[in-house]
Amino acid sequence: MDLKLATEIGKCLSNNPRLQILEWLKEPEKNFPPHETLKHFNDGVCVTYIQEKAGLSQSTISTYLTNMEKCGLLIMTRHGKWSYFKRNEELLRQYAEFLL
Amino acid sequence: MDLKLATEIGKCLSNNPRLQILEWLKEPEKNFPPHETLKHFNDGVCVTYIQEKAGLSQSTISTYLTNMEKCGLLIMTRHGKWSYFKRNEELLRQYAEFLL
DNA sequence: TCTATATATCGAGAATTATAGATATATTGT
DNA sequence: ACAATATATCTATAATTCTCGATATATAGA
Repeated sequence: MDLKLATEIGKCLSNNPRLQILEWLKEPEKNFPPHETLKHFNDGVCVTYIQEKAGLSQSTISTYLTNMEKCGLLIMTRHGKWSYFKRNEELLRQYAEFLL
Repeated sequence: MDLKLATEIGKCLSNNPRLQILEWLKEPEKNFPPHETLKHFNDGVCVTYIQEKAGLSQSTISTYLTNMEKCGLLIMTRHGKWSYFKRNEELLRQYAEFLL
């Protein structure tokens, strides 16, 4: 973890909706409905559910999730036409360690 | 630690100079000269030394440090005409815990 | 292939942040 | 009280971020 990456992570964490999403994804099964097709939360939650819960536009949420994935905060898995996002706990631990 | 505070902390951590300052303050004695008047680093480092090392204007650094102090990331102690800033390790731990 | 659904990307205007210089305030020493 | 030094605050401009609607791409099913 270097300063540059840590700053990028900080940018993702500096905005209310993004931070809220990261919190929701701590417990997907408590915060989101079960997906009709996929029966588990192993790979997280699809964009539409996150978008609906956040109440922002589809493009905004898609951009947020993509950005968070680019700096490593989220891990994306594609299943058919859905993109699932889950937290990257390992990177979060590294970031927390960097701060302390 | 609630979402609102965590977002404010994230904002402080989302900018290179501020994050760098927080890193420098992990080891003040390695990153800053000893102060002429105060002989220890118990309360951190004065604004001028941080400003010189960061290479940004006095007003910018003063604003940054004040903002970081307001959200609790830094602790300020006034000694005569100098303001010393040090890390608030306790809040950093709480923030790290919030993220994980 | 055509249609519907899910997600991603593009382009733009509004809002916020970064940063500086000027000025104000606080403290110390003469 | 006055001068010097350290820090804080004010004001303004440039840069970045926020957020959206429009559009493009990808996938699945009829």
